[in-house]
Amino acid sequence: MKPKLVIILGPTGIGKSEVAVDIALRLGGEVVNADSQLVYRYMDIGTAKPSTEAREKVRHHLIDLVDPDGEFNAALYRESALKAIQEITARGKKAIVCGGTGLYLRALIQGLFAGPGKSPEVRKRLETQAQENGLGVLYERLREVDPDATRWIHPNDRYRIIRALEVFELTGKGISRWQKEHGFAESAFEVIKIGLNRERQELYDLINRRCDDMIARGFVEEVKGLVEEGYSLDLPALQSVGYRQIGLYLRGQLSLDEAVILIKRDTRHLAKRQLTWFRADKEIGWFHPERERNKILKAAKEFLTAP
RNA sequence: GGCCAGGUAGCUCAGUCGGUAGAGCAGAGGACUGAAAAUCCUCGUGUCGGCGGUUCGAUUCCGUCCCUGGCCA
Repeated sequence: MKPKLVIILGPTGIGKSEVAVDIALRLGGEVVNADSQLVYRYMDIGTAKPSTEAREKVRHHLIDLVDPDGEFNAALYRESALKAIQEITARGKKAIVCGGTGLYLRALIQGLFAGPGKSPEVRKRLETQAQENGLGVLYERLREVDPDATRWIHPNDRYRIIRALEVFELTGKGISRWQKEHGFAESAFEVIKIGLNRERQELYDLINRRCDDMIARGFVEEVKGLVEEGYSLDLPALQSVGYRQIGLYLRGQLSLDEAVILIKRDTRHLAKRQLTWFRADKEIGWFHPERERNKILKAAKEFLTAP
């Protein structure tokens, strides 16, 4: 019998963490993070990391795994999450997975194709070629070696073009074939997907307010501290929403007011993208995080107690 | 009160030598298999401030009124 997972997902700022802690407290669970930014240490305010109080009440996993310049990705996420879930289950507890990173959730539940990981050398070489000859040349090469991939990778999607060529160079097999053969078929869990959402304007108001709150709680100082510790503002982790704009402010390229406006806007955009991702998943049942709290708890409980 | 500059998409503005208009931003929708809070794609009809006049035809020209900003009293 497959182990059971309660999944709490939704856009940033919707109130996932609170719901997850609530469920964990009532049903004897521990929270497993599924948010790509929470794995970085020292990035607390800008990522809205669960408070220490929350983490004292309920055990949280997959938070503060690596330094801001550390390597992390969907495959590492899957690996760490599988381990955490195993430990939780061994302890007789329920795993409550909570986060807004659709790819990580999918990697955990359905796996990733077993192809090669990132190769810094190959990627660097492709990157240089893209700069020297233009992305179009790489796209044409991809069309030759893996025409199927060019049906879903857009000519401007630099990152995916390079990744696809990287996979081909390392294995001689196109990424589209790897993906097709895999097909997200590794579902190792029985899951209930609880989606959290509320009226769009309401969500955006919450996001705007939370951004102001982050500044008030010392977001700028947090980023300044990271820079003083020697972390480059160009690191992928520090190019995420919030950190990127505060970085521009610290470099004098934006006023603080401008930075805050951009953080709000980009956070709204992020929430929208997350919703686009989740909307495509027909297994998700949607709830209002506050008004339907009881329904959420009931659904989780029934799922966990059913045979 | 006088003079000047404006009033066009939610916002900032462009434009129409008279044939009912288009950019950026906001916003909406979508893609996503080892950087995913990343990367990328698609979507622009609105009494062109109101009312008159000239005209086959006015958002465009003329008159007048209203509103905003600046300067002068």
